[in-house]
Amino acid sequence: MPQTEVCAGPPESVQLLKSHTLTMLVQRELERMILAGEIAVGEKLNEVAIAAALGVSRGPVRESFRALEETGLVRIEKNRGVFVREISVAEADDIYEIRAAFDQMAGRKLALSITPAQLVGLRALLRSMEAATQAKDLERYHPLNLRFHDSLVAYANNPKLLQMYRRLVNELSLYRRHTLAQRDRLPTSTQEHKRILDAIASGDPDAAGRKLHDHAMASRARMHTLPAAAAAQPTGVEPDDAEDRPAPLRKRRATATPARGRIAERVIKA
Amino acid sequence: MPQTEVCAGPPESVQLLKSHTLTMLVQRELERMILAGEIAVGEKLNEVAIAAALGVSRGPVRESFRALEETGLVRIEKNRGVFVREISVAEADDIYEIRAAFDQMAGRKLALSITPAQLVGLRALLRSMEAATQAKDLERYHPLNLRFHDSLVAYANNPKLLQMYRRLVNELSLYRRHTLAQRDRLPTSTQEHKRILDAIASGDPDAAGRKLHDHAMASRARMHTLPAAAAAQPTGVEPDDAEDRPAPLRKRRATATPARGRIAERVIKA
DNA sequence: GGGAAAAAGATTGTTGACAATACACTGCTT
DNA sequence: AAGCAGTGTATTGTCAACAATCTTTTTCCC
Repeated sequence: MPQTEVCAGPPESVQLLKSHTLTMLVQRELERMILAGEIAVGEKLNEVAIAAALGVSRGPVRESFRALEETGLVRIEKNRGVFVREISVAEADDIYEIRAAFDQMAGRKLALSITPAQLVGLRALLRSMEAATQAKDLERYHPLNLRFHDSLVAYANNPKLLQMYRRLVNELSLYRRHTLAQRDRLPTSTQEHKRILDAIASGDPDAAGRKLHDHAMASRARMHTLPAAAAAQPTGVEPDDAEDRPAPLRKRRATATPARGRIAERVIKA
Repeated sequence: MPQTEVCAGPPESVQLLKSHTLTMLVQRELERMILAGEIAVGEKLNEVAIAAALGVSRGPVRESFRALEETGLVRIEKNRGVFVREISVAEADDIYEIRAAFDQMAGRKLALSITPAQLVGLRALLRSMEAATQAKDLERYHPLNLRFHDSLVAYANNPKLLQMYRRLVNELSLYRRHTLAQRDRLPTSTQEHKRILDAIASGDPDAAGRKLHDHAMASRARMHTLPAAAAAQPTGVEPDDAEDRPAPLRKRRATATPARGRIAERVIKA
């Protein structure tokens, strides 16, 4: 006999399962964990450990792995496992270059189509960023910066562009250096943002596109002029071999199976 | 006891399995079938039928579905199945616009970096296209056109760009109208190609980028100026409802399970 | 004591079975 | 005859077990 308990069971969890399949839930959760840094770059993702932690079987986990590989967040090696993808300097360069083209395109379109309401929202965002800049608060600045650029692309009225842009940003966030790169260049970056908005508001596609393109390429350049100390050890791995074996493959059995049902609960809720 | 046959079994098939997992093989084969039109746009992909046809179990098939969805070739509906994705006019427009940005970027880079050998290859390709144009042979022209543009992007020295570009082209090939669109515009298109190569050869990034961008946008415009007859019935579906139910869901049991092991063989070989 | 071979253990690849959902069909009611 | 409820079938979602591969440890030999 099914569901004869007094406490009525989990009603909204069932609702969640009705609309989203387990694979999607797992995929979303893994993406969140990777982007939040809860799983380190280069780290191996153990199927059974993840399945146990999320309270599902290996099937959905494997399926989500396949999806995550196509989005560029993990890398799969046959018979060896899947690893959080590491972005090389060259790849980061390539991505920045594509981002510049996307930004330029978005800027051109926005200059011709932006609404007053959108402009108001962007200017408010810009003021928050200026405040964070004066406070030298990089932790506050960074998410605002992401939102600013994401909004620009979102307003460009090209869903496919937005999807591809977000994937690029996700991949770029695997390149840990690029956040640090902005450390002492916040004033410059913020000023560029202001001029970008002005160009868009003036309705000049060429100017808006050029300013956004140059801003992206300037960010790329800033990434390169990092202090050598920070560039030498991006994630704290040993500076010996690398390049072939992605991570030292240290075993951490204890951390791999933490608190069975609890995390599964969180996955469902999320 | 395993493999005790006289005929020595399949030696190179085993070799294939050593380097590629079943999921990758299935994914590659499904992608080929979709792009080749062997599976119609909007058609439903039956898990057990495909698994049987390819001689594998449902697991690898499901995993490949997840990968194919991220590449944009199929669409997954929970508890209903996966369908070959249909590209709307609006989406095709969006994709063409992004392609224009990619082409522009590739053109700019190429103008500064192209080698004589690359230029020779492209000019040879162009001559083949001119021949096909004079013969009014669209079937011959189309793959050459694809190769021409793919080569341009490939030579731009940005692997990530090439990957994203190829995905866009794949998605666009799901939009059946765009091939027909070129029917009587081959001379125009070919002339544009010639001028593109000239601009690249002259080493002028702005001109090369602009010409490639405009060429892509012109292709987009050509797609819109189709004779209404062709535009009305893109894939031959009934012109009634659509939009919600993707396909009439006619059952075709016989065609779904053709020649068990034969196709599986082809998958392994491929 | 160091290194190579072999065994043990752990992890991934694959499969088949079970459960849940959606679709198609039959028969009933109006 | 049209619409609807109920039933049956087909298909997808999920899981657990088996097989193959890789990694680690142990053991043996020099």
